[in-house]
Amino acid sequence: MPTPGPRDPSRVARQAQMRDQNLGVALRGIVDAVQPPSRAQLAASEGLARATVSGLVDHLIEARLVRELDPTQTQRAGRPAVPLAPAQGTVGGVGMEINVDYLGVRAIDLAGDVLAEHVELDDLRGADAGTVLDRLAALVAPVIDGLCGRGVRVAGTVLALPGLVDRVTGPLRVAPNLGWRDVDVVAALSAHPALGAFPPRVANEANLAARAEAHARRGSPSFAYVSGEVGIGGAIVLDGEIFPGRHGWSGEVGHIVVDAFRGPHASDGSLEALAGQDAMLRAAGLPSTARLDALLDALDAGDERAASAVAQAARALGVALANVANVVDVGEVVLGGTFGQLYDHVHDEVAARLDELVIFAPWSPLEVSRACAGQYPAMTGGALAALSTVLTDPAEWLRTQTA
Amino acid sequence: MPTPGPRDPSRVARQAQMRDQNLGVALRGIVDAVQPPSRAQLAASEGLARATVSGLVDHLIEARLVRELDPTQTQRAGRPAVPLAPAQGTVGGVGMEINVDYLGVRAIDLAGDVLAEHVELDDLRGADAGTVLDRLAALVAPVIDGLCGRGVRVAGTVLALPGLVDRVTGPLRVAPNLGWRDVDVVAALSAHPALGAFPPRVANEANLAARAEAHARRGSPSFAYVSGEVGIGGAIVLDGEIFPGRHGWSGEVGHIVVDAFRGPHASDGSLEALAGQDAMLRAAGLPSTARLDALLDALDAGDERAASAVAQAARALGVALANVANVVDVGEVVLGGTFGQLYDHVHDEVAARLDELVIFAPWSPLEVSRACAGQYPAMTGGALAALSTVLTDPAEWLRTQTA
DNA sequence: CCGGTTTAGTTTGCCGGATGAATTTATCCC
DNA sequence: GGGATAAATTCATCCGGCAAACTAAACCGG
Repeated sequence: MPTPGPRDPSRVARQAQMRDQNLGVALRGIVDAVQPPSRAQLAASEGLARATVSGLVDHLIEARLVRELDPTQTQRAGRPAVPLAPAQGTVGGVGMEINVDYLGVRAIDLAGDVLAEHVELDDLRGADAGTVLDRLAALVAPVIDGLCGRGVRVAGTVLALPGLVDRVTGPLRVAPNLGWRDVDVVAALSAHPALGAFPPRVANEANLAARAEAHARRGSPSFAYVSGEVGIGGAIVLDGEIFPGRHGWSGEVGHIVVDAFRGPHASDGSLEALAGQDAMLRAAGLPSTARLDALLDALDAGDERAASAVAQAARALGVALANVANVVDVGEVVLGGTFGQLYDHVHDEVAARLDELVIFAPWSPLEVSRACAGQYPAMTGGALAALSTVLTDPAEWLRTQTA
Repeated sequence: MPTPGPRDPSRVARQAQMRDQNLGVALRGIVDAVQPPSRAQLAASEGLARATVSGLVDHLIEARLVRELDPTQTQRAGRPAVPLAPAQGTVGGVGMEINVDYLGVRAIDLAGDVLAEHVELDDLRGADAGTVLDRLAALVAPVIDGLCGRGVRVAGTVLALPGLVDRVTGPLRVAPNLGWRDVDVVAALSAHPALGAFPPRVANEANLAARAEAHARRGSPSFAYVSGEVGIGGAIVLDGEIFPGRHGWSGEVGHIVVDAFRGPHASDGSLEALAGQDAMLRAAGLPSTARLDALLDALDAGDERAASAVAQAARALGVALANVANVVDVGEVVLGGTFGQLYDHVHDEVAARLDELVIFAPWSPLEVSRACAGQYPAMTGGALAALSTVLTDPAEWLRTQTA
């Protein structure tokens, strides 16, 4: 037998890696901090020597990833600390999204500030993939040019799509609600000049929205996220990290079957079939062309059919989320998208089903909350995902920049 | 605001840690290898310098975790390699299990050889927890004494229970099929003299069985494991590692609801209610006191009711596993316990439901296979879990030994 | 039998990077 | 203005991985 070759060189510890890793620790310590920490605080909180942190921080400042704030005039004795904060407008992550009703871009820097944003509302159901991607490119190109012109280094671009995306090889497998199937999104976008230099990573809309949600909540929360747009997507977040699965296909809560014996096809009992936007509108007796607003209006008006439609959907949602909790042991459920808007009408039923069905509920009650990541969270999540390449290994990223 | 204190000192890289980590890399490289590797092969496969590996291996040999085999007489030119293998009988992990029909112990060394084993068959449904734990202690004590007497260092003890166990604090929360609830298992066992020195870790039976299964398959597989005993347990394995969840409560596939509208309680549609051993026996028209063998006999005899009972159960099982696959993106399903015995009767239906319902099936077909970890896999998994403390950080474990 | 070749393992000097102690800097307080 | 106090930097040290040189143990061809 021949030598099997390097198997997993990432696990071994080299000394060069040590430096790189600690550079990342320091940067994340500064970016994730609630209040700008000083070098000394950073050293204490990370367990490194002050001298070490000083060296790392110098490196980060020189790379324009971190900046020093004005010394705080505290009332204590001793030399005042120099607070450290993420640099503003020096590195930008670009998040893009194509969804059923809109497409757009959002660029965010390390400080979390939005550097640029454009959204176009339009019904893209069944639209030609090539055409839509061209439109997106036309929207994104000036943003990227603007960033570069202002001296912002682009960390990367990430595109959110409402479908199944292979995180390893890139192509979109299927986006049912757009009517797309097996589209090589990366190649199509990379063909455009401004985007060619920053070939996009593509990811599922719900996973990226969940990332934005985790970021908005700070403190490495764990939760199951449900993103009801036209379809129902979802994601699992553990300790603040998206749980991607092997291919990035995890968290597909819309395809959870909660009523296996409903129709001839077991998929007739899936969450999306029972609680998708179309299903709810139909059950409420509203035309399929209606929007969610119509359903909300009907609910506010006290419409019985609307109430029962939402109640049925909430029951299915609660059961599906209980299944998720039983499988991955998450303690919190976050409702986003459609279900965020319907939050007040579904919360109690979802919470009741979780209490009833999740086996560990008596010892660790589940919490249900509403998404708080703002509008178009997947765009934010995409920008954050782009920035995460800088945050996870700043040294490596800096090497790619100079090269 | 005061200093927040050390937050996550595990992420930072110190130089001492580097050594410790590489010691673990080397040890795992030797233990997990298909064929005993030489120092040079190890260096090549892990990406370390030969000199470094030599030093690490010397350390491991001195600690009696690794041994040198006789040089292989290969037909090639050059100095013959010295193959390295895990030491035999120098360190033992002790796995224990209490289940509905039996209780037992199994001790395994780093080489994977069974050093000792005792199983007592008995119906423990509703048995008093204290009494059963005393019986287990009486079974385990001579095993541990025997190991110590033979110079085997006990790496730890792990108890498998068919219920919900808090992996952080230890106590058993609930074991429905034993009729136990909120039992402080660790305290009860630690009270015994021989076990006092090795306070057990407690874990879910299915999770440990899945660990044994992952070990038996080698090569870091990813799969969902189903352990049908009297209840239905399960576990998620990713890259050869058990996915524990926050509390160790993940993989509870038995509580997945696949038929939410079946009865007044949504839990009436859970997998365990539809495909548990009792449910299958009842549906097959067999007395509830019957064993699985009776069902298998009826199937072999061509009994229609038995066939339809198993078919119904298989459908529920397939749907539940499809739900798991959609949520955590695993590509393989392993049937153990009851479902391993029923494998031939359920395989096709389970595979069909997975193909139909798992959204990524068209691009990454799911495989269904039968467990191959042998009898009482949870005992093996417990022993392996105990040994894993040595494997993950041998340096740290050696420090605890000398201290 | 002997020197050349090949591969395994060890020795050695080197280097990067973390570390702790000492030093400098900058503030508050009396 | 002179301690007291805390932040940041400097410096000598140490640890551990690394590359290259070296030794060991086999095969081979004459």
